[in-house]
Amino acid sequence: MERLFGSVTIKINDKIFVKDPQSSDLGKRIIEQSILMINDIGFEGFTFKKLGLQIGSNESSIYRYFENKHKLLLYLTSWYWGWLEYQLVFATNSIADTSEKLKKAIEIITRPTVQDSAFSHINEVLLNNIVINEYSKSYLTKEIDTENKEGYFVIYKRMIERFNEMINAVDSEYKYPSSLASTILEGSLHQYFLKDHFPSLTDCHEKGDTTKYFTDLAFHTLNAKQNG
Amino acid sequence: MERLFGSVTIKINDKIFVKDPQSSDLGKRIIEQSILMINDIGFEGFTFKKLGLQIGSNESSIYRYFENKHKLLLYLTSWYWGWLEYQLVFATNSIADTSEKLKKAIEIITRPTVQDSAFSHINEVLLNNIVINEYSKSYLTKEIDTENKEGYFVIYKRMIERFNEMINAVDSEYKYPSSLASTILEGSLHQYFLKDHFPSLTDCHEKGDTTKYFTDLAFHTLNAKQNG
DNA sequence: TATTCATTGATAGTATTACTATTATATTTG
DNA sequence: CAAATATAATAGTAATACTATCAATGAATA
Repeated sequence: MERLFGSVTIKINDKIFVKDPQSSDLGKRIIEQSILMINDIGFEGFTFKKLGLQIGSNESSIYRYFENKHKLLLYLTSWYWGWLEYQLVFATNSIADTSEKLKKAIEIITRPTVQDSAFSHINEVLLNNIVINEYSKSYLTKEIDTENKEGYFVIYKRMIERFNEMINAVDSEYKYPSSLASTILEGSLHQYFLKDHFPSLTDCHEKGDTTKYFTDLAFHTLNAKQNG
Repeated sequence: MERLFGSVTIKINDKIFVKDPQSSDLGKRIIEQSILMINDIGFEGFTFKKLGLQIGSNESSIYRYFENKHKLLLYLTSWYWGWLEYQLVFATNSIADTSEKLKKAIEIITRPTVQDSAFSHINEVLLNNIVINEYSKSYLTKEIDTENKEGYFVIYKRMIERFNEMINAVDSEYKYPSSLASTILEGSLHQYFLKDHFPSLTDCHEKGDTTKYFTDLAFHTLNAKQNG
């Protein structure tokens, strides 16, 4: 149980921020509005100066919360993974049957995001969009190894580790559970991206298709092993 | 045959460059050295000024070949996909059996890159590294849709389309051939990235593992369909 | 042979970005 | 009320991502 609900309040590594944005009104406005703005103009076009203008605050005040926009992106995406991890744990916790559990997990991970009213200043739908379009930029950097050591990606890694365990529970003989877990998580984001920008490269056009595709992929692979 | 060998000389969309870098000595040095430099310091740290310094040329001269570093990245990655497409077509062309053909295709796409002496000024191994670490930055932009219309991603899309057809030939009933094709291509790059930076998230640590993993995934999924 | 033409190099200049530093002002708390 | 804290305002800096102009060179051509 100790790891269960590990991120309910969605606790984010202290090192990512200078001052906790949850601790003040300005901090919450920074989070709320940065989501809208990054979603709108993209991470490259986004600057603290523009954000300050939008929230009627000053650039220098935003720097008191985050060292730079890269750290802010790490904060937002960590929050997203923590939130998704909570959905995953909550929805699968009571399921005893390992196959049913995995099926549910794949559904949670690959379904389109729906708004969660529990966190009023965060728009999860737009945040999911940001994760689709910007997440890989947060780790495809030359600083990845030091930042990883600092623990900036723990929630993401823990999420995949949980998923990995569920795959393992279904078929302990399967040789690639971690790869399958990371492929489904990353692949799901990618299929949503393709749907919007390179539609000829995906078959997941209708709601539910991405879930069906990955469920099919996982269970044929795992069942085949069990039968073989 | 018309599309076969479509990219042997590795022809890249004219709109990506101002002046064809293949047409001059300086152009080739720009390509050669930019590969070394981006691999070394990363795309974010890379500038035309630094490149000019390294090749003993001037920043302004490089701008006569490429509008900006984003276009240069598009050029390099397009070249890579064209080169890989050539490998794919060449290696699978003579195979009649559809399953054997697909197996070979997965191998070509997921295996580690080896140096090709046919293109002396291009280091394919480093270029593959650049594709792993930087490719997604070339399309995760706000300009994606206009750039896609301009045809900046045709080689990449054609590559996946060929792969898609091979999957289809093995199992025409399978509902997600394009998704499977794009998942394997993108997923393979991702597994190589994980191996180096988040090793706990992958099982592909030894040479050949990535190929085995995706071959297993594809054939269990497709065979299951055929038997079901 | 002289010219002109294309390529490259050198220099300067601009707007923007990504900050840092300092000081002022407002608000909260002891 | 004093002190501490948070935020705002302003200024300044180095680097980036260019654009523009002009000079030097060398090759092709009249």
